[in-house]
Amino acid sequence: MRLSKAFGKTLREAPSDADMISHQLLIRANFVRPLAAGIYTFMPFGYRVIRKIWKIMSEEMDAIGGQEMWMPNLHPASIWQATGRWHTVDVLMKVKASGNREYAISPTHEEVVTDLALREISSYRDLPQMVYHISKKFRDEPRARGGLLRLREFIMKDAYSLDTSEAALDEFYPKMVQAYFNIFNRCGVPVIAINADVGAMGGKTSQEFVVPHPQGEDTFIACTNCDYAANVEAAEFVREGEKPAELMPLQKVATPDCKTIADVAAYVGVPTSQTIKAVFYWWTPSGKSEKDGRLVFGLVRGDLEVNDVKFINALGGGSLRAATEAEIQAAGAVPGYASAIGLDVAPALDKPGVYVLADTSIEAGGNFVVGANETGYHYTGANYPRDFNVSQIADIAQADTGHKCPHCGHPIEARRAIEAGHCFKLGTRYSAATNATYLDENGEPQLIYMGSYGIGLDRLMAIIVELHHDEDGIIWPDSVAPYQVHLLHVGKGDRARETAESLYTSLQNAGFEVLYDDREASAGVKFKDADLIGIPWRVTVGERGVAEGKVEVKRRDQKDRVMVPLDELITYLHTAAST
RNA sequence: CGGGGCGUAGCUCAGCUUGGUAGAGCGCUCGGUUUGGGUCCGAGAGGUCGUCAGUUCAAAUCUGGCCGCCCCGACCA
Repeated sequence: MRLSKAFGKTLREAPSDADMISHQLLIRANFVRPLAAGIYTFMPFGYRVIRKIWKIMSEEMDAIGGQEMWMPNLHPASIWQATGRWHTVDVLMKVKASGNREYAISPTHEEVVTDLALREISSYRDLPQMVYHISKKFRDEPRARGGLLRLREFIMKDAYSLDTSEAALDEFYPKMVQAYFNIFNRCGVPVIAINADVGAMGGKTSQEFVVPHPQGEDTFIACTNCDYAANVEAAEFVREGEKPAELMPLQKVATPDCKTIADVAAYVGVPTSQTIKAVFYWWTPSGKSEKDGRLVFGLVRGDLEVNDVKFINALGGGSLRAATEAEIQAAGAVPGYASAIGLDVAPALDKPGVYVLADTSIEAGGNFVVGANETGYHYTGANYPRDFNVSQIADIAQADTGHKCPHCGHPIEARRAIEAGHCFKLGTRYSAATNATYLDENGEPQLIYMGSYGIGLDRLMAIIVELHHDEDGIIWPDSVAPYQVHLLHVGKGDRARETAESLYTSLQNAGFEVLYDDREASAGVKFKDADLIGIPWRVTVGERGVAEGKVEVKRRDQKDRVMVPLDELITYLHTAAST
């Protein structure tokens, strides 16, 4: 490609609203252009990178038996209604067409694969299968952000496995995980695989592939000693603290103007870990409307926080919002001074009373300070189960820096990260909803076991730039660089230009992808652009070198420059590129 | 959806407090100059100041609504 003919140009300054380095550099270097929030055009350079990533993904998927295909983006509402996700996936884009037809614009493709499985898979002889495609996805994100990090329209590689049984799925799954590591490694992106919450995808278990990054939107927990790592929504930790040998009597004390845990602990003179915090949610079961929900009273030790996702999972799904003051009072509790003492505790979710969901931490410690359900008063010496009852005890507290690892007991820490990919063991979540079955060896219908595995290509491209750049610009790893060689000529005379012209042809004939800066611009401009665009090899043709029959070769990621005889250039690049 | 910031030339921004003929740098066009790290000089083109309404003799500037964009939070295969 001749730079003089390229569509678009590099920018000296990035748009002021580009916050992340990858966003700034990809715009400045002419790889992408914004159309609207979360919607970008891939310029020719950017599209070449996407194609490189695409090829790597195809190779790794094919290597484990994947078959590449291409599924539609416009989905009839019926397939989303069949799995129940028409109303539950709130980022689902919907369009109305003439007549009364409604469509979803695909945010993901479980529904289409399930529909295909229903039609194409009839016997155990048809299984296992793994299909994948790379295509656009559309999500009505409430907030696009971080340039290419969270988009409303994006490119995803999504793969789907179909198996006869859970055991078969368990056997296949590690191959996919390994393929994911291969993809990320080949793209120059070291990832950490962590256990995660399955979220709206449903299913059993999932693993997230994350890249630690201060501007990431994910928080995950990593042990400082062993290899334990998990998304904060799934991370476990040790609840430190022992039940006291001697239980104090329950005693009501005045605690004027103590509405927060910190106030109460300071006033009474105990650590926050010797208090119990009360939180109130209005919980709506999945598939129900809000009026069919109920109040859920959460209890967690005062030094900990409730994690909403863990809370929902403990209740078996659904959604949460903060309860109103009126709803709290209707349950007989007093906001700011609430506890489970004296409440009519419901024994189960379908029974009347106040449903109290407590974290396991209420058993780690004792002689707690808790609310007295009376303004201005708390109890001291509260102990479970002597003084109050709960409906359910579960892991609902958020792990954080300083807590102890559930595996080895060493300290864990919370870190921010960008999610680069996700693997889900869906199990029969979708096949059961649509009755996608096959006939086994005995002629009995059995549900198909599914898995789904996604990586965002545009997000990956942004991550690559986040990890591979310096103050001058992008430093593309060879595997995904838009071109391999950035050829340019400097100097006044014709010889450098003529030599560069002939090199442009011979390098391409030798199989190299060449970006040729043939502009009549000053050396400084050309070097700055070369650094900004970030192609691995730079070949500079200058008058002085040409006089000696040599050109200068420099790697974008290294300082040193080498003068290489013209007739050895192709051999030199071939040799260097293969080592 | 809550909090904060912003919207003036293709890009970065000044002008707004105190209303009175719309500016600079970069980029672009033309001429010259320079030629190994965003040369320098000169001449140009380019803007209904996001939008709608209000106040006023007069609005980029003051007031209100709407739209758009960015960040934090909520949310998030």
